[in-house]
Amino acid sequence: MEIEAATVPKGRPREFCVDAALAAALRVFWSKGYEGASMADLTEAMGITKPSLYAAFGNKEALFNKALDLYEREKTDYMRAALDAPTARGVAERLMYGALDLYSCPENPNGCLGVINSVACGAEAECIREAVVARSAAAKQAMLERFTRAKNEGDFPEDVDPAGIAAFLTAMNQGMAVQAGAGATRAELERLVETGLKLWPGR
Amino acid sequence: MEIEAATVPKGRPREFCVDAALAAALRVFWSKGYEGASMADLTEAMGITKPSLYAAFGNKEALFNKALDLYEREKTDYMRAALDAPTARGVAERLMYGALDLYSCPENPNGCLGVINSVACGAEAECIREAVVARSAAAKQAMLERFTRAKNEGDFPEDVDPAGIAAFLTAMNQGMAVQAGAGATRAELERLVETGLKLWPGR
DNA sequence: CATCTTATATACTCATCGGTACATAAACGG
DNA sequence: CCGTTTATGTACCGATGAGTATATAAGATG
Repeated sequence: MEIEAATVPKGRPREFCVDAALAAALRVFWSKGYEGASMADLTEAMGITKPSLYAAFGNKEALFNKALDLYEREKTDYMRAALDAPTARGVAERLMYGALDLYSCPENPNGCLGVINSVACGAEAECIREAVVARSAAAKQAMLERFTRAKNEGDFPEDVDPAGIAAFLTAMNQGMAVQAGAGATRAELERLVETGLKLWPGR
Repeated sequence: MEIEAATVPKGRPREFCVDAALAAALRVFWSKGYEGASMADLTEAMGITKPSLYAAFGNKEALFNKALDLYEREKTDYMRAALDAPTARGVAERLMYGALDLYSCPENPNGCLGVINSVACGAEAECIREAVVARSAAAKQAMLERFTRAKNEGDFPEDVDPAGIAAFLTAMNQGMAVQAGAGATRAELERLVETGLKLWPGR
């Protein structure tokens, strides 16, 4: 009974780091979208050959889904954390400034992986689109629950619609992503965020 | 000297209506995006063969640009008209409800042709993306000028930033387009619009 | 050293991409 | 009826798409 976990692998060891390769693939998908990213783009950025890619990740679709997991885990975690803010305004601030940081970080490709791949696409990428749309729907749902609670806690004026507010914040996020993808500067996005927060109800 | 214009064309007359074919092409680009729309998709929807398409429209890129012209002329004219509203709030109302109608009309594909094609894409479509981004920048610029005037006319509170407001309305439009593309219903988009207008400064 | 297992690299598959050559058909002026 | 001109349909082009067959290399185990 070996208490040592990670049983030593048999066969020839792989010569690349799976995590680093996946991170490189994420950057490609993030820059070009699922359909715009060719296997040649991916293998070049990942520094491996096609058979290695297929052996390690399955196929293009599976690779994308793993990259999407990584994106959510490392890049959009601010969203989950934002919902823990004590007030609705605090939630909005964290969401908007979190998006601002994500979309204007010079290390990252411009725009949002989710938005890029939730807009229209060819037939073969429909299932990708559906997967991405499902995740963003889940995020919106979590926001809706948080703002419904906020309203019950008297965090909003009486005439505010929590579903409308959730859709509003989602739209702000999507708008920032599109504008960032179109080349907006950080300063421009900051003015957008500040305007959005100035319009925020209450406080 | 013929006063009759439209000199009668020589050669075999074409058997399809150019305008109808272009409208069909627009629907395909609007549904699938430039890259997602294949020549096979286009010719099938247009009801013509590839040589006819190339003879009449040049190539895929030229066809897209003509479709984009048609889109602006027939579908986004509400934007130009919205800027003529007497008050800033009136402009915002016309812009948001115009977008609502466009994105939730059951006759139309879901989403916005501009947004679809301004997000990331493969290398061969870069010039398409640039063309689309340029047009949306022009639309944003026109909004900026209108809201700068509105501020000078005392149409806004003192602390409102016209550039931020223009970016805000652009983001609302883009957010509506993305959510419509992801399958949002008209009722959902209506709540978004109503929330946006409730947050609008003043009046 | 031989064997088993897994990873690598080259070279390939077939389908589809955007775009076109070519022969034919339909209109016109002569 | 003829030549000219333009449109149509079929059949094709080279390039590239995703995905794979095969042979070899690198480790562990015996």
